[in-house]
Amino acid sequence: MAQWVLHVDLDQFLAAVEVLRRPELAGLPVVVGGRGDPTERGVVSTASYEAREFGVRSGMPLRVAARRCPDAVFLPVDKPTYDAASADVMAVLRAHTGAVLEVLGWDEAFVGIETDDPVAEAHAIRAAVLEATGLHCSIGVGDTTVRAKNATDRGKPRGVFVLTAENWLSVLGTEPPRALWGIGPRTAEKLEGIGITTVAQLAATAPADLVAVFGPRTGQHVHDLGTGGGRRTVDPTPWVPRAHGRETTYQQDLTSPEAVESALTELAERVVADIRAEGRPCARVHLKVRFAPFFTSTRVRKLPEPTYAVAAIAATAYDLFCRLEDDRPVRLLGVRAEMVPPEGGYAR
DNA sequence: TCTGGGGTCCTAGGACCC
DNA sequence: TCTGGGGTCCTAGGACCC
Repeated sequence: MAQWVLHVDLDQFLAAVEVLRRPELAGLPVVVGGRGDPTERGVVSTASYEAREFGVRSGMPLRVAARRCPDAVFLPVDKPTYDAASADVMAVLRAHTGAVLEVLGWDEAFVGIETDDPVAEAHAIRAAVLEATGLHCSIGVGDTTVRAKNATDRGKPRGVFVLTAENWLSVLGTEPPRALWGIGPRTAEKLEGIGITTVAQLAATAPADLVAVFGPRTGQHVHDLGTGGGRRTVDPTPWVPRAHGRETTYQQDLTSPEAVESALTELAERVVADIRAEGRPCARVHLKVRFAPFFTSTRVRKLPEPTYAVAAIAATAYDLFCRLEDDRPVRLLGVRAEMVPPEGGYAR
């Protein structure tokens, strides 16, 4: 029997969970995001398929979503409820005979399984998840994790799709590299710069040529993404968080360094509390400050002790903001303080 | 239209050491 | 007097994902 990777991905997860507890919403455009108020700053976390027909997409500002689909039902993000629904789904997957489970997020996981009929297994898993939770999912089947992951979208919604070494290029060869999971806009741009505009071209490129452009690890990684190669097994090691961060979008811009300093102090204190709760030492602290209209400024410091970090973060943010203010008038929209626990790494 | 709130992993370049 | 090669550690930041 052969070893297969199944990528299980819940369909419109957040919206589907909301419809489950409010069945009268079935068939309506539902948008989950922010505090559920489309006049506020915030973005769409998940839109139901009905809302997507109006052009509503994940990551879109709620105000834009409301303009595109004024009749949509807007709901706030309810994390505890989605945590519970996610745990229910993962329990079903874990209980599937012969399955090795690698949880990737709230609404997706790899399932490793030895079988001669992976498609039948996929359909059985879909049925089991639906029966136990009322939630629909789609499943990508592959001989590697990369192929399974890329297959899922082609099975959506409520379907199964298979990608193997055999059909990888016939299915994806003429697509742009950007269509692949793991290739973002920057990588796509760099690839175009060396004349690679299709998946087939990427797959035919020697790893050494990609290493020259992207560095040793990323070069190999991009090559694997192009060929669909890489890992063939699923890793069931329980997830250990590497970092904790806090980010907030302020409904009003913060326009003084004092306001920035106090906002960051508050966020840093929450991060410190999380790190302490982990019971592991803190190795370093990141500070990320998000400004509009451009994106991120980062300062990284090695800090010996979390309480000291709070003060250092605030002071650094103050300096940073003062300096930026000199150069160009910017508006602060959000801040993020992050701590990365330590050297030596973790299990994976 | 104007940008969530989490995360993961990688790299360039400088300092420093043998 | 001038220059080597190999290595590690650190800071700052980039890219991508859900």
